[in-house]
Amino acid sequence: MDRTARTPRGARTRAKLLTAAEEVFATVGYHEASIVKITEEAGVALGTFYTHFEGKKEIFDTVVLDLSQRVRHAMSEASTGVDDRLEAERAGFRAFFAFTAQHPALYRIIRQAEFVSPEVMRRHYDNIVDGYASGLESARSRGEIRDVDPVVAAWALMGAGELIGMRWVLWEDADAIPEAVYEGLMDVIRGALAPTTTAGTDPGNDEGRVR
Amino acid sequence: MDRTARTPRGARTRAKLLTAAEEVFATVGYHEASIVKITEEAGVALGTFYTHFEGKKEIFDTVVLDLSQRVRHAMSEASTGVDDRLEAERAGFRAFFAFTAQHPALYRIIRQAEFVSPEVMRRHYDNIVDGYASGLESARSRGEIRDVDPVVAAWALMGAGELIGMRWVLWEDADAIPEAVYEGLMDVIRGALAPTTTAGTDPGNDEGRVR
Amino acid sequence: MDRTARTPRGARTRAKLLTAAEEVFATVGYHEASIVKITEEAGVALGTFYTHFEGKKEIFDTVVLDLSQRVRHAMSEASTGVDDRLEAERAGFRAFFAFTAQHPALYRIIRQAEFVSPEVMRRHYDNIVDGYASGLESARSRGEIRDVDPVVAAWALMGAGELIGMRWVLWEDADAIPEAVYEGLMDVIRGALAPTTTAGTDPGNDEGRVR
Amino acid sequence: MDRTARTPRGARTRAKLLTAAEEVFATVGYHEASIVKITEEAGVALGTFYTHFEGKKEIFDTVVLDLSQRVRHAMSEASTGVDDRLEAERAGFRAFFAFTAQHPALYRIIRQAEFVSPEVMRRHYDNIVDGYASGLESARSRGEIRDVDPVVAAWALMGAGELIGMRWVLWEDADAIPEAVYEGLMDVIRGALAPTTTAGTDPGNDEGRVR
DNA sequence: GATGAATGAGTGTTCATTCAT
DNA sequence: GATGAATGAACACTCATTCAT
Repeated sequence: MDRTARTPRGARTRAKLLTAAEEVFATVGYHEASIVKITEEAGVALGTFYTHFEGKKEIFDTVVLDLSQRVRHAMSEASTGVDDRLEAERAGFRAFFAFTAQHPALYRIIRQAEFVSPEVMRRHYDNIVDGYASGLESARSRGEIRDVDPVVAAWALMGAGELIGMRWVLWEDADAIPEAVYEGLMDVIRGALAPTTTAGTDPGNDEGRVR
Repeated sequence: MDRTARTPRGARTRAKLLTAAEEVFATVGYHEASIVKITEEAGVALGTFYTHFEGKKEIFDTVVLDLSQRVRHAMSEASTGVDDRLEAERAGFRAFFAFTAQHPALYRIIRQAEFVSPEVMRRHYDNIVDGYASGLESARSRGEIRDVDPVVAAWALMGAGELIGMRWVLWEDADAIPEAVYEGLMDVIRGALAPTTTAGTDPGNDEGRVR
Repeated sequence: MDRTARTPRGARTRAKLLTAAEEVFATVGYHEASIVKITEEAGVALGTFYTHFEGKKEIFDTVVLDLSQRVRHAMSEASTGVDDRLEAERAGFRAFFAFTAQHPALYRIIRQAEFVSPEVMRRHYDNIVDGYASGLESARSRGEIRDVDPVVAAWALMGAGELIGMRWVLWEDADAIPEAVYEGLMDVIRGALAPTTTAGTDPGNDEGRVR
Repeated sequence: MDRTARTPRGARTRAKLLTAAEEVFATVGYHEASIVKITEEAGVALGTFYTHFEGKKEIFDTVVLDLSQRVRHAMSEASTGVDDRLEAERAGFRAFFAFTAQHPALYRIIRQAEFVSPEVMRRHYDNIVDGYASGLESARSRGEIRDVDPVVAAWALMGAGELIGMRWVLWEDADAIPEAVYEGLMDVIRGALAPTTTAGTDPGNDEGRVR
């Protein structure tokens, strides 16, 4: 069955369901989220759900992918046009934390997704890392950062951002990350990427690059 | 009711259940793990489970806390007696990845725990971070690393390790982390912590330290 | 969740469940009555039960209250318009025994309800006694019966009816109470309430009336 | 297996179990009473239960029959040697209410027993009624009470006592029945049995006697 | 498109009973 | 006699999904 909304009414209902699903998934997680809860939150009848989605997993995937695109967009938007790499880092992470504060769903959901929908989970991480890694790659080629492996660095720094966000945005249920923490993280990132450093050997070439 | 095993036979059964639970949780996650699956895996009757555990959540918490202590122990064991901070980092992370390869359960489980058992989830992260942060703190006071905020740095670097481990150990279902990735991560960490660096302002004091 | 049937089909199913539940409760009692038995008896699927009732206790309460209202109605119906008090007694008890023979459920259930649902148990007895006591009260004020405490008398005579019904309707699994027993009971009641009697002090006032 | 206690220790354990069972049955009813609860209350191990009783039903029957004998004894004790029939009634009922206040178990249990153990339930009622009815019979033959059917009257008046006890001893959780209620009931009973009365026809013979 | 009643497989948990020690 | 670990059938209840209206 084709479930694309064919009428404005249908499109509206579908949108209500997606919003409700994000809310419910964020609040109680995938497994505790029942279709009944989602339809009640959306204000539609139970059966209506299946006019728009194949099942629970499909709406989950849709919500995750949607959120994933939106973070990615928010982050690249924020760093676009920023020439200095470190400034771009700052802007990107700030956008990431802001998004986290506004959409705890993504966070909470993605950490559940391992067993629910590994494919979309990986797509999400790959999406973000790809953008980040290519940014690092070009910064490296321009000599703005030191010679790190861009893919490894991208995963590592994304991981750093993830736990910091979990700890100081989600756990604190905060509207925004505390400035001191943000600066602390920036300090670490700056150190990790800083163009000149006496630490570490200088590989100076691409040998052994990951992927 | 007191569920402490009072006989050797009881202790043996309890241990079988814990091993089985770790396995089942790691394979299918908390929600898909049924008590039936666990008892079948353990080779005991369904009812026996309730002789030893209050319920599903209790065995989950026990498994998580147990694994948590074991990683922590493995990591501190590995870095104990290593004088050089960077060497200690290398050893700690190596132990972490080795543990991850051997006990994917911890990883998979912990990322589910947000909605299942937030308390133990936090205890786990706090446990690990505490040890890590105090190591950084004393290294900093000895001038072995630069003046980063130890708590923020600990969370950030643990996050780095977590995603790297997820990406290259779990997703690849590997026995160990690829050397190149490991070195890539070490390179990032070295940069982040390196004692001399031209990057960053030098706070040189404790103002604004987190927590 | 609102479980009111919203369609004729729903109402029909709900009714089938109530009838089945009365039957099952009467046959095996509350604790041996399983939801499976009830739904099988009703010819619907297990899950359907929960579309209409919150749980086992709710359907129990509903059945009890329903039966309670029906006996009360049958009894007051029977004695309505009967001028003579003793005749009214006869009619009321006759209706009571007839109801008992037709709905053993009420009897059997109510005697279980102490631990299952004390509230509805009390509501049932209070319901019946209230009607009975006010009948006695007005008969007394008209001098048709002697000066007994109407509330105490109502409880006492209801108890008399209850055990007689239990002994000669339920235990004998009879369609109706044997005439001789019925007359024997009426004889006792007549004596207890008879307007002229040499027995007993004549309080002649309301002092010490119960409740 | 013969479960008669063969040693003083065994007899003591058995007694502890019986006391515990009465307590537990009275508090939570038959179905909610688990063997574990009973053995815990008795302070013995679970398995020990089965050295003394065949199963849950057996201990239930034992407790009921034991209590039944004890009420009967208390009641006949109280009225023994009382010459006047009405005085004997007063004494018997007083003893009954006192027993009820002290052993709510009997009441609560007996009303459950319909589905648990119909045989002992009937034995209990038969026991009590037999004694009562034969008392009435001989009083009648001596002309102390009027010519009621002794069996029917015994059941009826026992029912009266039962509900009065339920209402004013159990429901009020009282130590004793309120005097006014007791006198109210006595008043009803006196009327029902009083030797001279203008009410009722005088059967004057045994025709149609029940049983 | 929208509705909500119906379905039934599956879950966590309880508990009377057995039995090796 | 006493102990407590082990057993497994049974239960109340949930929920993704279907389908007649």
